[in-house]
Amino acid sequence: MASIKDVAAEAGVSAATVSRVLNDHPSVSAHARTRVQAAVAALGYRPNAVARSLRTDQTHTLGLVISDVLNPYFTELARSVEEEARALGYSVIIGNADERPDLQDHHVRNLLDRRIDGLLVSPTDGGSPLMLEAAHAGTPMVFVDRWIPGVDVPVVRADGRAAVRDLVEHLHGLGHRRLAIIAGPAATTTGLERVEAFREALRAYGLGLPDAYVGRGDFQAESGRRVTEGFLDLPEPPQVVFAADNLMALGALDAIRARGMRVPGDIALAAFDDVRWFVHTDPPVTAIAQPTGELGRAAVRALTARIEGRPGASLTLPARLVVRRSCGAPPSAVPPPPPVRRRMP
Amino acid sequence: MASIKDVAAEAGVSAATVSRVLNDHPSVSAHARTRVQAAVAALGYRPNAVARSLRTDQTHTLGLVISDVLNPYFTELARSVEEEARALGYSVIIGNADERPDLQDHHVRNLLDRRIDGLLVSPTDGGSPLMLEAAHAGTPMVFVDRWIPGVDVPVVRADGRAAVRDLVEHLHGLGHRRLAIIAGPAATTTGLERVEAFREALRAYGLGLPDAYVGRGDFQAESGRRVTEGFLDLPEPPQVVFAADNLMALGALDAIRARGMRVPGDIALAAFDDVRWFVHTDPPVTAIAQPTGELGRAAVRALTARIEGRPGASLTLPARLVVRRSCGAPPSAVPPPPPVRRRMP
DNA sequence: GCCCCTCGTGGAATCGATTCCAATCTTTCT
DNA sequence: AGAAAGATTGGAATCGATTCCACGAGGGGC
Repeated sequence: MASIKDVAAEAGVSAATVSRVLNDHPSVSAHARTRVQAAVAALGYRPNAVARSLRTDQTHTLGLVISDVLNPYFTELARSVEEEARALGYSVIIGNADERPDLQDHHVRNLLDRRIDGLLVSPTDGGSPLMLEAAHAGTPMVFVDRWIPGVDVPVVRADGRAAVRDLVEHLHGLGHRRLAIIAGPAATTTGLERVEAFREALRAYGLGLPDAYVGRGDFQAESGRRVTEGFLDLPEPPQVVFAADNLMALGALDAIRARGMRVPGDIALAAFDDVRWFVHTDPPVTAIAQPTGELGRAAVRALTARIEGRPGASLTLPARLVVRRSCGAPPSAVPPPPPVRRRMP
Repeated sequence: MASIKDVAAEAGVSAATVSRVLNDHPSVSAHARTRVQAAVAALGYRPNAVARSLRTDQTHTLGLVISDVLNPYFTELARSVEEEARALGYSVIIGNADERPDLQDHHVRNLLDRRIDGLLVSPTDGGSPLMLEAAHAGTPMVFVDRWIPGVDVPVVRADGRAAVRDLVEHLHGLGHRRLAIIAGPAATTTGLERVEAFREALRAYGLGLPDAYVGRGDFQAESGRRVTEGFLDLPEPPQVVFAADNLMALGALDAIRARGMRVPGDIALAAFDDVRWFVHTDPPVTAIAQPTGELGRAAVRALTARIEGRPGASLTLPARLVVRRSCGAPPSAVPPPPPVRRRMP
């Protein structure tokens, strides 16, 4: 493959001049410029990004470590991240942690070794020494969706609190009183927050959240199934299962169907994270939708700001409730309760 | 960030010796080795992959250019590719072409500029000059799923021919006679092959495939909706719609539902590509499942073989039919036709 | 006791770019 | 005309690794 020296020889100039033409430095004569351009075209020359990165100490690359590529929420996030990054002149390398801290570390290490300019992470756990060290060492970093408390890194995420309140209002209005949640791992912020938001919203309606109604999942479908089976085995099973992510909702659907029960007739189901497939499931699933694309774009903007020396700020965007049929139609016998809170626009 | 010189200074040896320890070259004394290891640990030194790549002309990185990250088929593929690559000591950089040839070119160029060791492509179109040139120039390359005829590059893909025959047998057995297909772009091999396999299978049952029953989609949901609306507007609409990928099937489902029609009561639906969500849609969708994970792994093995100078061979794996409820239950009035072919195991 | 061979080691070249600095050639102003 | 300023240009250093080559020390054989 042709190098800058070959181009220089072909154009009859020095490598320095070729480099200047390539980076359109002003101080090059028109004559030299055209000769270099001709040589570049003739040789099909492309600058070696590896060499360039070594010299300039910039890779124009962002690392994105997500918790699970098979989760449509994260692939949508990844897509918007890549899109915005491309628009800003950066490439993205995606690392899939599969919800495994060891894999997450593998990718963080790998990305750091490649000297990426900045790191976008949705941490799988409370933060490995490696990640904390990277943050501390000044690697430009931004958390998306999930974050690690106590680390001084901007966070771009959605706040589902209001939407969860809307959901509980909706469920309460439908007459449901025994509500259960399939939570995420305690090591993740989203795993904790969603339970807390749910518990708080229930309290506003005078409802409690007994321990038996809090299942611990891992954001994967299989755990949703397992937890739901536990719920159904209870002497008094819940009337509603709220899954803290879309995959666990899928698992819950499996478990419910396996018992020959119907949604929402026998039990209602709601999920955090709205994915396009929820429109087509049987029944369509009521879900809390995050502004995923906007989160990805904002995260990239915050990260590139940091990289380029500008201050990259945290951002929290509201999620919103999308009502479908999985929680049932309002029973006509029971009059709807007075509205306690307005639904978000 | 500490460099090899810092380690050398700390250990009181030369950079050459440090390098030898790092690459566990045999000719290093035990004493020097332990001193270097101590220095590495003390400084938290990590070799700079950029510098290493420049020198060795190897990046230990594979490029994967897929047609659409939002398509679960491709994300599953990407996942298995990354898994196998990791097991073999390679990293993967994913480029999402979004079914757009210009974006595909952008990613191919970018990956080539980064001097990736090899390229895995599922081409969006018939092949840009850039890609043909790369293949011709000897860049180790393997096509997955889709390929470009006439280019001397190994192809790892699934053969759906037998499964499509099984599907048609299934549909014919259910009494359906007017079968339509939503095809993919004519520029892709899978876009063409699936139609041909379908047409051939129909012929075996004495059925034709009129032009009006062949819609041209682009593997995205929206096109599936559009094409299906066209089908439903026909004076004699088809009894079955077979979508050549899972997203177009989703679009078809939208279009059908928008008219207030039921699947399979009013019209049957089948899809190429099985995705986990098809189990949960209303109704569950009959689909042709590819051995996606195995395809990804085999493609990586073929590519790394090429990279390492071994011969990487093409591979074609069979797809298989997964019957669910979207095509209807066998009408008891009509006796089932004699079996023409056995279903695959 | 001397020679040769092996082992361990460091110096220096190298990969392909960028960029500082000095040198040359113009041009302009007094 | 001479000097100063400005425009172009190339040589050489540099980024952080790897690896060839040469050198010195030590061990074994005769």
